[in-house]
Amino acid sequence: MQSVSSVLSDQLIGKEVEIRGWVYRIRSTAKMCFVILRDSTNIVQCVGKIEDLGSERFKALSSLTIESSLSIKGIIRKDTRATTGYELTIKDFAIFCRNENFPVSKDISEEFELDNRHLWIRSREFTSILKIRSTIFKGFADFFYENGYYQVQPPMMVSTATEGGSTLFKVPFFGEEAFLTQSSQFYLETFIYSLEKVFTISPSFRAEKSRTWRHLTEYWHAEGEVAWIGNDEMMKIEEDMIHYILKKVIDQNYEDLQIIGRNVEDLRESLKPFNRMTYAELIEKSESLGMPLKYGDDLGADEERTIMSNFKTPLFITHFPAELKTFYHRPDPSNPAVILCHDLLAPEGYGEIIGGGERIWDLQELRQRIKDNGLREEDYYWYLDLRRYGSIPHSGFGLGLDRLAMWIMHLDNIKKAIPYPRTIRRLRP
RNA sequence: GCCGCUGUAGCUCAGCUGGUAGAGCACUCGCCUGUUAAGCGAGCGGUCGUCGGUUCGAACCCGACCGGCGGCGCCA
Repeated sequence: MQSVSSVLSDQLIGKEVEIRGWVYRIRSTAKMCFVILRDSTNIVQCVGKIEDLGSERFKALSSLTIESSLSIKGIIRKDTRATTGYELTIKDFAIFCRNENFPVSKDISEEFELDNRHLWIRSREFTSILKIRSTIFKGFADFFYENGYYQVQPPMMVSTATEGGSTLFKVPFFGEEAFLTQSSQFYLETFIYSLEKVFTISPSFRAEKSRTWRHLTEYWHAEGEVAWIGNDEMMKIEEDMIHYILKKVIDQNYEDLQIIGRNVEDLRESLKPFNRMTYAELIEKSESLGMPLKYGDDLGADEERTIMSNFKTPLFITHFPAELKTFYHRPDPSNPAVILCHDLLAPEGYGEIIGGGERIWDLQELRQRIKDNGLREEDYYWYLDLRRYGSIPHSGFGLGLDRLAMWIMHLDNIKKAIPYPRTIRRLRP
């Protein structure tokens, strides 16, 4: 048994091959039928002739329907009339499942596509999306493995919020109330005292009633935490990591990028060094970037989109005012009104994909910030312990892998970047 | 949480300021000597999201509810 892509080869011309898969398209005339067979690797046109198969077998083959499953034995040939350049003349075949009616057809709405994701996944476009996603996830892990990091597994069920309680999912927990994690950052910080350089890829959950093109209720959060480094070094690592992932995708999924219509040259622009700008510089330039802002304004979706339409490569924005960021970020010792943090905004209007920076590592400073934010120290006892015992400078980041995937594939909605999106209005399939 | 849009056949949609529903695709059956999500002919297929109201009469008007999509805030 061979894969479809492996039989599309000059070496096999005139040879008998056997492939199996699903009917991608089927067309028939009185004496011949064309079955375009799909497997995970590619599609190939197979031609069945009544003179080779006999009328009974020919009828069984030519009456197959879309997404029926079968195996085919035949001779491979070069043929420019076939979509992928080669054609298989069918000598024999075996049907596994003949479908009555496959629900997904050429005219489907986005709603129908979402209701039938379990079937839509088979489409050529979504197969490519899944392949690219796979490369992105592997690329993220490989980059960190190759640079001496350890992968760790934080808990998904937690007892406290990371940044505020309103957006947590509640889960019954043996008479107690547990929550689904919305970020693994605090747990990641615990691991650096053992392993120093760690990363994780795990889901995060946000019960925000968001309805936007770039929010999910359950999303894949790639997080890293690194001992002994500051904000600038953290950004350099992230830039190298994004470059690494982009190179892998362009190298390994070039065909898939073509299938989904991604302009690869535009994507290559982001292999160049990323731009960096402080928040204050951004405010100063905001007028000329088409989005007048005043100091203290947060960046919303419109602002990010407008700003990033000016850039072809990602942009780091650093040194946000302290009041715009959560309590654990470290204020700049030379100017405590701003913090040593960064957001990474993706180009082509995509906006924020990473948030990161230095963490406060002084115990008293952290306690003060917890108090200032109206939070309770006892909820963070173990997080404070990290500052009590052998505290060190460190930095980290969180990357939305689905957002990264959406940008890399130039999709217009994050729901197209994940196989089974979870949103306020969608829990199935 | 706020704002907007939407629900008619398996799918995509049409249906005129109210008169008991139609097309294309899919599927089934024919026909066709090379098709490119082919072509031709026939057939199958709908409590018009649900409930209530107005009316002689409702897919259409009114109300409530349910489902979905888009946008904002929040963030990754």
